[in-house]
Amino acid sequence: MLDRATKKYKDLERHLRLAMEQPAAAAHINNYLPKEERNEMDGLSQPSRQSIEPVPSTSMLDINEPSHSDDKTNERVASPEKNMMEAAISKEMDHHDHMTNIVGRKRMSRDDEGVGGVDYTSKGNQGAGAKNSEDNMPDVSSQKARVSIRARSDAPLMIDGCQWRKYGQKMAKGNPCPRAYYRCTMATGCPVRKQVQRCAEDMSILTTTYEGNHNHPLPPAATFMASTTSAAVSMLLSGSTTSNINDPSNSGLFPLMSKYPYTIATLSTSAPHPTITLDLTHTPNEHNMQLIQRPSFVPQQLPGHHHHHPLYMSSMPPTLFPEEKGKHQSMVDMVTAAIATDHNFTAALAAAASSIMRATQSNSHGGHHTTSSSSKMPAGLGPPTHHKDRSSLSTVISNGRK
DNA sequence: CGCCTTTGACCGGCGC
DNA sequence: GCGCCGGTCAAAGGCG
Repeated sequence: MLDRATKKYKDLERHLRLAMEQPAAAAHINNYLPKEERNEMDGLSQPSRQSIEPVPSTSMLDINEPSHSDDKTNERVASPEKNMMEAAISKEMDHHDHMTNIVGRKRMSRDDEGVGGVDYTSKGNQGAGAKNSEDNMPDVSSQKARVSIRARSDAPLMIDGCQWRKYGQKMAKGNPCPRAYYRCTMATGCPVRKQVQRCAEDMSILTTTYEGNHNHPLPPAATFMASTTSAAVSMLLSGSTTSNINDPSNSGLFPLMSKYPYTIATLSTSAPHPTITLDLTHTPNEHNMQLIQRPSFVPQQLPGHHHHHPLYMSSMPPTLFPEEKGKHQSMVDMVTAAIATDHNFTAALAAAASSIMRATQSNSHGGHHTTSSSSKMPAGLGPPTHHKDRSSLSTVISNGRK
């Protein structure tokens, strides 16, 4: 199985490289797949082909924008290329699901039951005591990897393509602000959870921590984000402590980091849960603003306004673009635009594939992260989240670009 | 009526 | 064994 998986990964990598050299080819990436593989992928994916359809969601990492739901309509008028790319991404997701199925099949967690005949098992949410000796895999699953995102936001929740349901709230020790617990409700049995808490020291900072893998397709933007975070997590879980985001050889693994000079990733392997923290709060000056308005990798001639990078934008306070609200197109479009011209996206895809491979091998999870889209103000998340992990960093990687 | 939040109870891990 | 603490459950109620 591993050999096959490895082979597939190699193939995928090859195709991605092709696509990278020839952007137009990216749109037809599906056609590059060996027939055998194509069929296989078709066979193993979800019962419905819904993954081809872009999730009519909003953006994923739009931490500060309260909502984009107002322009959902735009998302349906996708160009053929866009759909193709999304299809490719979805296929990748399907592949991921398949891979995790293979590993996780033998042991189904409670949360995975009842998913209409499809085994979406994602190993992530096995109970703490779950053992996977049957799989002869390293028991990394006992370490539930988490991805934490810090961003300035007035909103109580970050907005992403996912739907979340609150299932608890607790006062955390050492922080006057309560911590809210959410679970993903985009698909029945999705094991992904997240915690939201404000930072005690700076109430304007919202920390969102994700755990687990989605058992359903994500919006493309979410996929992009996930490629970075899951790559980071898998690196963390693989025990690497020497990798640096600054290392050019890692640019494919950390597309997000390499794009965002102010993003700092912190890996904490202490603690029950290894956690990577993406700090998007360092966007203080006007220099950043310029970057935001014109990310170098977003085609400036794009018909459409939104010259914000989806991810970078996430760290922007909503007040920064008051005039943008109306014409704001979906993150999907922006990402698609970025994809069209940014070859690094393919690197991101490769990174995602890589992390999938590793996650599969180690029977662990990367997290996907998107933000939440709760309609109401949670009662008091007012108070900040204290980042206790900070005191126990074992590794800190940051791209000191400036 | 379905889906959501709220909130106290409950549970398991961990340190003493 | 006990208490603390983080995390989850589930009953009750709100809302569209």
